[in-house]
Amino acid sequence: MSAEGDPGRVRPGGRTARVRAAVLTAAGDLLAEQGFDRLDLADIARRAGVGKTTVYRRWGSVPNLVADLLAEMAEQSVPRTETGALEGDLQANARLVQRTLSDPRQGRLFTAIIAAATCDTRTAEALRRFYEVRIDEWAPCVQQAVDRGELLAGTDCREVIRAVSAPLYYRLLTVGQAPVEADADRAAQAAVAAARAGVFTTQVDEYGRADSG
Amino acid sequence: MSAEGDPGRVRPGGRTARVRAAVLTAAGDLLAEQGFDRLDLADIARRAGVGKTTVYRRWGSVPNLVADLLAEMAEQSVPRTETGALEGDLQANARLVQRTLSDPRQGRLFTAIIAAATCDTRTAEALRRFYEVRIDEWAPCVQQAVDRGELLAGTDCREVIRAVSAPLYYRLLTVGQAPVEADADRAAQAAVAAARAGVFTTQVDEYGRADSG
DNA sequence: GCTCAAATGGGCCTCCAGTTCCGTTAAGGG
DNA sequence: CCCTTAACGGAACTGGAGGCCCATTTGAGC
Repeated sequence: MSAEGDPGRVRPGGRTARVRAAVLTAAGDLLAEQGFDRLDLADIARRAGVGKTTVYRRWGSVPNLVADLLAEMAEQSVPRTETGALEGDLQANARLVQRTLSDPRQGRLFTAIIAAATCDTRTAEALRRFYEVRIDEWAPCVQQAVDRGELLAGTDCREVIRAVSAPLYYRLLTVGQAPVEADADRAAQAAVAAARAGVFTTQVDEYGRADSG
Repeated sequence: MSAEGDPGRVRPGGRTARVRAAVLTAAGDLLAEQGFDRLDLADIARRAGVGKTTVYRRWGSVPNLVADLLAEMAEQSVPRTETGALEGDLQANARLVQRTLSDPRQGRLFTAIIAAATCDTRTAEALRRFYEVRIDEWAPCVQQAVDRGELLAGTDCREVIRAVSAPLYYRLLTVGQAPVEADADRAAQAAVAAARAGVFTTQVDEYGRADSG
């Protein structure tokens, strides 16, 4: 394992940080433009104005580089709007995801990243963490709906958020078409309907363990 | 374009058919075992007991080969069970998808195929057709529910079926975890709840054009 | 069962992604 | 401001994926 994501770097300041930023930006651009399989680390180096050797030494492979890119992306938080009603919050979430996936650059980028994650365990782990962060950011709006009494106690808030994204990603990855706004609204409505019906409700026993019910 | 999927073959019988079958089988196995990116056409040829040149000549690239594999898979229909109730039918569908995705070979194979489809237009098109066939097979059970009066007229039957699969694929592709039976049941219930709430209902105007409502 | 071209397969070649080597640059501590 | 060495970058090297040539096999029509 000669290539590290970035953990034990001894000298992370100045030039090193500039190189990392330039390479990650170039990697994102090329990933979006050309897709996962046509990606060449030498191309990235050229685009970033950096020596080919540097890219190979620090990241070593495309999946490693993508994993690092994901770690970077996970740190950039998107502020979430709050409308005060479950429908509105989930619709806002759905439309945010939809706009991201249908944006030419971002949509292709996510597609390529997911493809990369299917090929490499470390990248898959980085992707899992990325979505965990995003879901944690939005789960509170479902929790608020529970607190307001809009949903049953014991509702799995994170699962509701996942239910909003699922149809949008499904459409992108299997049909190959980016979702449109109507898809987003339908996804949000479907999640609300299912949550209201108690589909995402788990019962908790006296030991605090959850069981689906 | 030297490589054709299989259209204009002049001599498709005997050896040619055997070679095609052997190569597609080997491709499926290696795709499931090693993933999309580590796939080498020479490996496939060796495994299939076929000349490397033949594979390169007839398919030319990994995406082309995957596209052909998908066309083959689309033709193999899985019989669908009918329980007479919407919940039961959708649960059967969800569990079928779930069992497929959590089967070691099939799950990895689908993952790899989807990755391949993100990298190549023709493969994406083949994948789209594959799911179209599968969805067409299951949509009638939703239509029957509409006919029985369980769901509103104007319900988009195919969209209901997609809603069942979406969470299962979403989980596999973004979290990297195969769905379990409880996920399948939840997906089916969520789709039913959303369908009952009229989320997948479209209104048709006097010109026959559909509008989401 | 004979003929002819489609289809296959072994061996050779080419080219470039990935690696190695080593001299150069510039963080970071004192 | 200077020294040490982590980090970078140019250039040359190499293994193997992908492509080509041509002899051989075999499907299909008669």
